[in-house]
Amino acid sequence: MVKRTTDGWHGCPIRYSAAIFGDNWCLLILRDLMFKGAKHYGDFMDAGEGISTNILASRLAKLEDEGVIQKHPDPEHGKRFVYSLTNKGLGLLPAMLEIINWAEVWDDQTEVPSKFAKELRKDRATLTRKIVDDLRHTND
Amino acid sequence: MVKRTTDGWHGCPIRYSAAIFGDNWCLLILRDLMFKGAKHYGDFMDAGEGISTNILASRLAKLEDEGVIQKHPDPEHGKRFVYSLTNKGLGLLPAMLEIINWAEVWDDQTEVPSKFAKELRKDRATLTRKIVDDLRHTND
DNA sequence: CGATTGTACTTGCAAATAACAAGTATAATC
DNA sequence: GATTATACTTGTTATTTGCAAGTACAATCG
Repeated sequence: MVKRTTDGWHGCPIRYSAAIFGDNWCLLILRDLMFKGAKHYGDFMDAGEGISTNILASRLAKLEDEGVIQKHPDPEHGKRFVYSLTNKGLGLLPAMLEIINWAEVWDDQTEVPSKFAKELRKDRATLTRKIVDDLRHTND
Repeated sequence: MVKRTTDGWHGCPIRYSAAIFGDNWCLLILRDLMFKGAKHYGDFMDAGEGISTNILASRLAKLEDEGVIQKHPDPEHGKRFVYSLTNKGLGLLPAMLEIINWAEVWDDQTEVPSKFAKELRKDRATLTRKIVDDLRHTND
């Protein structure tokens, strides 16, 4: 029998995590970074979820403050920034994949491309590594 | 190279999930159910996070509506209800464990009991099964 | 070169939501 | 019969969000 208390968890991991991304918009921003190739401010605005610009700006700033994402000037365009996941942010990929898997199992409205879903069920570790590699390269 | 778009995801799994538990309080309620043995309304109130009673009531109702938790009259006490995770709710345990693991790795304030953290790193599948079994039994 | 467009925001205001405090209903206990 | 326990609801105030507009600066167009 597993001890199922967090009495000793003075710094509770869920409280910490919830404060960072326990928020509708932050989760969608992370999704866009991980799976939609979003890089610029406008990519998040155009993701089709209807986020307003002030909320987007505040969430990006918060995620940057927390060290989950980073922002660099775009060498290709003066006034533009490239947003990307830090290693800490990349560390959230396994959790996101579990969430995707859960929705795929329990929500019949959810449509995950079948190849992705299959890989998710069959070999999660390899899929995770492939996505991380991919993100690291496009970030360079 | 993995296809990293959710263009075809008409029913996006992250959007679905974020709408259900992409919320500070819902995550803490799920934590209390999974790891703190919370069963009654008062248990959530007394979890020490300072949730107010109207918010708790609305979140419990929402999670019940979404089929993540269920509520049954307590046979031991007339006016009391026992809250518990449904199978759908139990399905979120792997995601929660990933989140806990992430916080343990990246937040130095986070304190997970070392035995738990070790099991989490070493044999996640077994740990998950043990917790689910445990929860299922205490729910009966 | 001046005007327009693209990009990443900020500001102001109305509307929605959350926090706080108090009250209610019913069952059990003293 | 009065008090306590439990799970809420209701009302009010404070905070956050959503929406619309505006700003600042770089690049591009004519």
